[in-house]
Amino acid sequence: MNTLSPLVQQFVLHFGEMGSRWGINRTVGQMYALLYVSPRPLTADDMVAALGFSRSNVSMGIKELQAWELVRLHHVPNDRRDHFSAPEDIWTIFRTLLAQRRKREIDPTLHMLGQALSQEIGPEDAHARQRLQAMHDFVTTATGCLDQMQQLDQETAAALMKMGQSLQKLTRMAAGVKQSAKLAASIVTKN
Amino acid sequence: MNTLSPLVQQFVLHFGEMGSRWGINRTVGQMYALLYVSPRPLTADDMVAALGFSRSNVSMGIKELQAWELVRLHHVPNDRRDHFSAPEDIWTIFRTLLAQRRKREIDPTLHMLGQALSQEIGPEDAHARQRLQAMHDFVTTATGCLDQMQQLDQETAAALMKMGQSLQKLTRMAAGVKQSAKLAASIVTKN
DNA sequence: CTGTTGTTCCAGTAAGTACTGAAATAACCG
DNA sequence: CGGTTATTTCAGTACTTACTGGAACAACAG
Repeated sequence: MNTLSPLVQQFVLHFGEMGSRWGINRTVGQMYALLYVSPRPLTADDMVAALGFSRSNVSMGIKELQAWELVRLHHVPNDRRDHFSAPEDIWTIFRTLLAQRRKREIDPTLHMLGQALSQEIGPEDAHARQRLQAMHDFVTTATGCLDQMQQLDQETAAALMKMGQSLQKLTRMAAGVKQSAKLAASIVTKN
Repeated sequence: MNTLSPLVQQFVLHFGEMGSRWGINRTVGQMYALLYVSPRPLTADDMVAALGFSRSNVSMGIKELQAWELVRLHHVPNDRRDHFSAPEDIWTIFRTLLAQRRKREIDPTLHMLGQALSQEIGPEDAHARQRLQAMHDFVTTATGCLDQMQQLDQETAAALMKMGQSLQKLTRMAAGVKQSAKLAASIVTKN
């Protein structure tokens, strides 16, 4: 930890804390932060040297990051060690995180809801059922939206999000498009 | 726990598990799930009876839910006890969750990034700085988008998300709108 | 096959969180 | 006031999760 510049150290520590608010544990968060700012791929030993964790802890952490598909593996000629890096662009990272969290949190929930809703129930559950249905609908819609977003490339996503900053306009616009289209069509026809 | 119907029980248990994957602890998750499906506001004792936690645990949980602004407080005439409920519509709940998580996770991160970027740094940090800048930009953009979403009412949001399911079209559309507008204008002018 | 280097697994321990029950506090009523 | 009911606090304990060091394993070179 002592060989890191203050800038990097600050960043790494912060992400350790943040990580632990997500499911990610502190050391894994720090490891990823380090990979993220590093100009070149790092070995497990590099991380041990930089962060001061035990070798096995780093090893576990790497394994976890691999399970999340958040790291790339590189092989350097004449070096038997594995070198790891974080993807260059954040959009990729973000997308991966979304996909993983979806798989681990949303999908099981949707499954449970669907399964619960398909059961025979008594009249005392009428209200509960309605609430589950509402949640099921909401999650389905929201997830569908996320899925689409997943598939966008970086530029499109960036553009969309910037547009998102004036969503009100966008919705009005979208709502108006059908009419506009009709109008345009009628004008063109008249022409 | 024994007085709950199987449907509700299943739901409540699941959300306990899910809650614990977020920062929320299991019992608080269960309490909220119970409130969510309940047809009427519940007292702390109702929850104790339904879930079998200790009275003080429920009390703590309620306090936490209040801190997250996730529950409404009701007073029933001739009853000194506090009655709690979850908001009717999920969009409100979702929006609250987003706002809270933003406040607790995004804002501190942005602050840290901004602060780090404003420091004098040596040449060894050039790459790290660039990475922090990229993250700062990304988070800023994404957050701006979220903020706008926060302000939408339920219907608009639902409509948007349904549209989101064909986002590709939407982006093409949006990209084309300026041109369409020009085209339309020119046509109208010609008319 | 043997020594060397790198990686993974695992048992034990440390640290952190969640939960309980009892005691203190607050709110209200007659 | 004193009695009754509702709520909160807190110290102690039970659980869960994170972390370490050492031992086992794998890959390779000589």
